[in-house]
Order: sequence, then structure tokens, then C-alpha cells
Amino acid sequence: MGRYRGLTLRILGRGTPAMGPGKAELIERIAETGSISAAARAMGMSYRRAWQLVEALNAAFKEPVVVTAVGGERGGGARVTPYGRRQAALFRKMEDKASAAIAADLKRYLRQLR
Amino acid sequence: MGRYRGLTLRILGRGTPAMGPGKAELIERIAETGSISAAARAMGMSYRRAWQLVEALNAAFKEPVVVTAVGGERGGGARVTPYGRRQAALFRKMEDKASAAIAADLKRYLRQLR
DNA sequence: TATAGATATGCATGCGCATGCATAAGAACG
DNA sequence: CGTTCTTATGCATGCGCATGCATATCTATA
Repeated sequence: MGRYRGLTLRILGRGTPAMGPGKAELIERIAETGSISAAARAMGMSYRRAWQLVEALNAAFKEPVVVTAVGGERGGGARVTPYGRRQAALFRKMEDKASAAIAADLKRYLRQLR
Repeated sequence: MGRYRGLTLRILGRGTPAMGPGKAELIERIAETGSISAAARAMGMSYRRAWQLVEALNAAFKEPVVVTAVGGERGGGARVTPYGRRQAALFRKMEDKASAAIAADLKRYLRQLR
């Protein structure tokens, strides 16, 4: 999982979430493992859901984020495009910047929680 | 509704969302209208859900965010405590700061969305 | 050729959650 | 008192969505 920051950031395109912690992690896991199913297993989510998230990502962005190839035994699989890697990395950077920008306020805020 | 920023910020206490755009708006509406039910109507949500969110808020924070009084015909209703007002306002401020901190990145990001 | 493992997709089942309805009880006002 | 409007709570119904299972198809390897 992404490390705990006490905050969640989500990017909305036309009201609907286009990128968030879940999709970012999925992209990173696919980049690591080279397959959607392995990434799904690693994250404890169903292959179906992971596949739908990939579909949503590719539909949301102007260029492909993940490209897939059918077949097993290392014949097929999924690769994150350089473009997709950039989007995931940029999202992480935005998370960091947002987190840093409100760090002081957030610290006080969290102290008000039971 | 809160104005569109292309982003959503949520504050997590122990992993569970303690404050976000929905709860913040609910607090603001209750402050305006003086009742949970009127706030719920204004937001198009069921009274039940609004009441549960208020319950969750009061449970999440160390001090009461909303205090209620039974009765109608302006006898009862709900008031947002000064403490609750501060928490909602501080959340809005964090939204602004986070938004400002990533504004440039976000602008480029949104341009990558279909 | 058989096997393993991957994408891609449909479908039934189930579960969580939101809604809606009902109810109780209280408070001000005519 | 009766009406109105509120908080507070329970409960049944329904809906959306995630899971799980099944299937089809494909690819490399043994």
C-alpha cells in the first residue's frame, strides 16, 4: 500500500475520479509484475476489478496507460507505457506536494481526532 | 456544492475518512439552515444519511461538531458548534492550500484527460 | 501436444449500503 | 389540544457493485 499520509488526494476529470491512490498503486504493481492478474493478486483485489480499472485508466487519458498482450507462460501480460509511468509518478508528486503544503495544518487537525 | 477544483481532498483518521467535501458541505448547510433535515433536503440526501454523517463527525472529533435539540416549529434543530465551524473552515483552508500547491501540475494533468 | 498462465468477457450470486417508510417523542405556536 | 416540524431509530426493500465462477482465446515452454 501507499504509505500513510493522513490524507487522500484524488484527481477528477469532469466530476469522475480519473486518478487516485488505488489506481496509482495498481499501475505501479503492474509495472513491477508485468501482469494485471499478478498485480490484482498482490493487492488482494479481483482480476475483474483490476481489469476494469485499467480499462477506465486507458479511457480517461489521452494516451494508453497500460498495454496488454494475450497469452500466458510469459507470452502475454501487461506493460505500463512510459506515458502511464509518467502519469502515475506525477500523481505521486502531487500527493507529496499537497501533503507538504498542508503538513502543519494537517498535524494540528489529526490531533483533534479521537 | 463546493466549487469544482479538479481535485478531491479527504482527511483520514486511522485509515477511515474523518473529513471530506461531503461532510464539510453538510456542516456548512447545517450552519446555514439550523437543522439536519433542512440541510439534507438542500443537498438532496436522505435525512437518515445526513444524521449518520453527523453522528460520525461527532464520533470522529474530540469535541462535538454539531449539537441537536429535539422538537419542531423552531423549537429544536441543530447547531454547528464554534469548534465544528473551525474544523470545517480549516478543512476548506487545507483544500485551498493543497489546490494552490499543485495548481500548475494539476493544470497540465487535466490536459492529459480525455 | 499438453500445460500453464495470461487477457478478455459474460453472468449469477451476494453483500453492503442508501433509501424510504414507519414510529416515537419532544417543543413551540396558533 | 392539535398541528407542524424536528431529532432519533428501526426495519424492509431495492439497487449498485464487487466477487466468484465459467468460458473463450491466445502464447510460450516442456
